[in-house]
Amino acid sequence: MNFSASTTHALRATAWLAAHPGEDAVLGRDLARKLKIPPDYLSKVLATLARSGVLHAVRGAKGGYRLARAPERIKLVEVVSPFEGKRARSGCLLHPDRPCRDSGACSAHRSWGGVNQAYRDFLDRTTVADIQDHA
Amino acid sequence: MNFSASTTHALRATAWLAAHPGEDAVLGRDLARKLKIPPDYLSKVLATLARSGVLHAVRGAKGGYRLARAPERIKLVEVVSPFEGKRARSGCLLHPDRPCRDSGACSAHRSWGGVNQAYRDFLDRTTVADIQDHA
DNA sequence: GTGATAGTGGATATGTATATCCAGAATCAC
DNA sequence: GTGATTCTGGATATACATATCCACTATCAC
Repeated sequence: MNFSASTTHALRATAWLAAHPGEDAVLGRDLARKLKIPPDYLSKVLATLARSGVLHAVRGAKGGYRLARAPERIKLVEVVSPFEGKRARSGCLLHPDRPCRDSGACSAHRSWGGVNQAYRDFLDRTTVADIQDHA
Repeated sequence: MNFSASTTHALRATAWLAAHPGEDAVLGRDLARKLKIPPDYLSKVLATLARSGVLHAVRGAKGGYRLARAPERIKLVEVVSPFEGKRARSGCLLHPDRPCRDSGACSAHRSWGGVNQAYRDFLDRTTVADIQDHA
């Protein structure tokens, strides 16, 4: 029920950017210092977010990172899925690797499915604007 | 939203034992063959479950594993926590390492807390009898 | 164009979960 | 007690996530 380190870094970075909507882009190393994340590791995370269209990366002098859209228009699922892709799968309790054939087998399937649905709904309905952090 | 491999093995093993309430104990290697889990790895998982009181292990000839109690009386949280202990922590979205100070900071805290609560409730209210699997 | 700046990407180290191997201890059947 | 059986536990190997290092490319200021 926790996210991986990469995913948490991604959430914290976007949350910080949402809370600091300045004109110019924010340096990767500044972001790393603010969030106390290893700079070289965070840069990989930020690059991934840029590739998937969550961030806009500007190279060269005066460069840095910016949110690609207004924070209200970026769902958490977009931030999370590039990193949790393989872990947050279908969701059968006893056989996470194969699609769940709902019928029978596991009488707890329905309640477990409910937990999973609550999780997916959260990621789909919450935006970066909802988690902005001024820390 | 998935469990680790070890946790899934533990769930499947107890689910199988619940569905096959024979008189004698079940061999670790038989369990491994039925569930298609590497035998030497499963043995570590079963040993952990025995140490934490979920299983009863019998050594020597005619030995094997048995559920320590009736499956209705074993909550999933008992099966899961020896393996997810360090991952399933407090649950602040942006700072999983420290206890969440609920107040402010993250406006999505409440809905995320709801997801976490649903997860904990599931583990606390579902028993091994609810997930028994004859596969 | 030149030089400084900042993101990109490859190579590499470290840590943890997963998986395997094997010797030892406990137990039962005889 | 002897021998076969089964769990136990240490040592080791593999895979992947995490973290670091550094050369390269793109961009801006001048």
